[in-house]
Amino acid sequence: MNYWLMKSEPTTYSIDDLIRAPKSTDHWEGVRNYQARNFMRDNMRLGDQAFFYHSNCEIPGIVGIMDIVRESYPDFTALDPDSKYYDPKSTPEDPRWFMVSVRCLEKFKKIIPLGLLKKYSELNKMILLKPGNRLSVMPLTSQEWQFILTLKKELNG
DNA sequence: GCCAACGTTGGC
DNA sequence: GCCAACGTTGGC
Repeated sequence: MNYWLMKSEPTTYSIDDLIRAPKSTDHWEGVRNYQARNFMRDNMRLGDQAFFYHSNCEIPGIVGIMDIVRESYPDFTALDPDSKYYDPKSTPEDPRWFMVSVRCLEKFKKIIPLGLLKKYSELNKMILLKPGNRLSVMPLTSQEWQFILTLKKELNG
């Protein structure tokens, strides 16, 4: 199994939005970065787990856990001229952008703030913590994943 | 293919 | 709101 971290701005789409969706399941739309796309398209597999990360907000951090319930398929918002994610260079015959479907497995009682993640040398190789990093979909090692789960237990009891 | 200008991300 | 770090665009 692979482990991931996926960012979303809560004002755009929060973990509560995902929980409100039918079966707490939704498509992950709007990724418009090639590296992030390639991770989703080429490496994300059914059953992989991912942290839901809230970015660009008052307290950025990890807010819950998802799993991948559908592997990559074309991001239809890229084909919709009315979507803010519209990309005229993407066509049905040759889709440029891809999405996966995710399901919320757990929402943490307390967020794991970015500022806390930064305090542990065990995590200092995480892409998330690299200076200047802006990647919105990134892999985690199983060690990083497990370490963050123990942090979560300490925080949430 | 180079690179300056511009747009975006996202922490603070 | 500021700004650093990137990614993309487009002229040449």
